Amino acid sequence: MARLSRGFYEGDTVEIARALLGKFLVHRYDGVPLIGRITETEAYVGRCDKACHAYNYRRTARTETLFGPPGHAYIYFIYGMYHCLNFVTEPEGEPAAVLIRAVEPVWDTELIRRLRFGPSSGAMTAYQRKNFLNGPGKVCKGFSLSKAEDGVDLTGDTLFVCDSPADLRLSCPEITREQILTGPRIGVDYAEEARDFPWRFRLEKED
DNA sequence: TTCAGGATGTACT
DNA sequence: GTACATCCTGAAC
Repeated sequence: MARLSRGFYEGDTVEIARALLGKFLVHRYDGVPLIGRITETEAYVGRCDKACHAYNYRRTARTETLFGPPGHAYIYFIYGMYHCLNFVTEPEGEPAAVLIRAVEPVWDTELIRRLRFGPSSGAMTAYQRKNFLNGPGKVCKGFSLSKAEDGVDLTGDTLFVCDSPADLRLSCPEITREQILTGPRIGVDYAEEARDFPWRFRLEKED
């Protein structure tokens, strides 16, 4: 599977957040590839964004990964029980990242379901379908991502993004501007003027 | 169907 | 001590 190269992550964070929509997130979990199509992202830019953990270049143990080279995973712990997955962007020294807010399960759906909801048998319930991976904490739960994966290199073999997981004969359909909904980010009301930045991107539901 | 409230630990003041 | 890039539960409609 041809994964996105380091160069992809080096550019403008807002552009990258848009460009990631429709691509496939892959985590090799215990030898099994867990794959999901990215449907919602948010951009965070330390240089100018009060909602970013590393706003104004504030550097702490937690945000260290954000200052490193692009193309690495930044995973942090929040609200005492959840993790959030981000991809570090922009050149080393510029703390910025794209938060992965939602994903559609592609493979191995049953395994992701067990990781997400615990042992469950039978058909998916309506509740499970609706609340599968539609939030950053849920994405990490379903893909088994935690602090252990913080800092992982996205050009490596365990965690990466690709345009088309060829093994599954899937390709990334061309995403048009019209399919992308843009709006303010979630849960950043405290961030003064940055609360209104239109840095949240999601794909229209197809159904 | 929507909504309020609680869970829970770490980072930072 | 407070706030947090969240999610789940249960009550009321």
